[in-house]
Amino acid sequence: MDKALLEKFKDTLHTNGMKCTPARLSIFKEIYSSSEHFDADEIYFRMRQEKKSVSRATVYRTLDLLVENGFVSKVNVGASQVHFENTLAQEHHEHLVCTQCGKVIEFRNDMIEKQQDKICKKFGFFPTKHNLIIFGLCDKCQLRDN
Amino acid sequence: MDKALLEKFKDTLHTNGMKCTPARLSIFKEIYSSSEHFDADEIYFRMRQEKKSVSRATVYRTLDLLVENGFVSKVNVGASQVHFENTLAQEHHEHLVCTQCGKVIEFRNDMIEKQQDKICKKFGFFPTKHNLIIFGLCDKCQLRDN
DNA sequence: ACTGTAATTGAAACTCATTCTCATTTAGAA
DNA sequence: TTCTAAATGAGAATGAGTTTCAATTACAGT
Repeated sequence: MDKALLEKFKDTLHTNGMKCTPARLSIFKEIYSSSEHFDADEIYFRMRQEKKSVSRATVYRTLDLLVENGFVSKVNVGASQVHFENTLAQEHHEHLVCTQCGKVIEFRNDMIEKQQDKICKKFGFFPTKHNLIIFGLCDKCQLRDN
Repeated sequence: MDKALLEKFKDTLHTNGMKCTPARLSIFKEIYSSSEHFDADEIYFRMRQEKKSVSRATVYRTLDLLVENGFVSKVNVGASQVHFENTLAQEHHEHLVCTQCGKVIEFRNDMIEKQQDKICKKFGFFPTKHNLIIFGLCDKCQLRDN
């Protein structure tokens, strides 16, 4: 994982008067070790397997911290748990979610972004983030006999 | 509330071999008595107040039934509970949600819809529904000194 | 109208994700 | 090194939603 990124995280901790603990560092590394979506429990279990156990509470607390500081963002994929993705390793994008097999496809569309800005202006609304998710069937699941 | 709509609901129950019970009818009426968003517990409490109590379980079960049959749809408003809105009384639309005061503004934009179709075609994806939500500050909350 | 029966209901127990509590540990400033 | 506020882990608590099961009820067939 990117060394500069880790430094940026340490910086954020420092400038916010938060302690740079082993638990926080290893959760951060775990999250940035891949660019897939994940939920809190996945991180919790991945870390136990790697013998770098932290408590669930700490995973949840650290995720909150990371979201607040823009390192990670919440993604709605229609699941019962909150899903996350790291933000700095990748560009902003939206999601197609297959309701049959769970496959997630990412996409980006500038026209849609522009229209959103237009709409916000019209309503005098100041946007901070957005979330577009399209549910349906992926190519493979369309072929399967239900 | 629209009488034809109620008939349509009764029809749906009938053709699916489900019973037309007082609980189901009053939940249906309650939901269609306004076009606001709501969650399961709101319906539950509104009905107790009106002395038309049904159990929470029945509210949840009936909501599922209504979603499956297209009378109601789930809306993601970033809340911890699932939110709903009735579908037949209003057109499809998206949401602006103020993270400060909770105000919800509805909007509709054909350009965005068209772009979504394009994207789905590109990925061979068959869309069944979508959800666009923009979080931010409404006009009034922008003026307030935090 | 009456009966039989499968669907529906309510109450309470349960699940599951997440949050909270609190006693113990620890990072890092002095 | 010492001190202290911040962070941690373990487990209890919460809250939304689901399940279970015995009792009730809609309604198809008579």
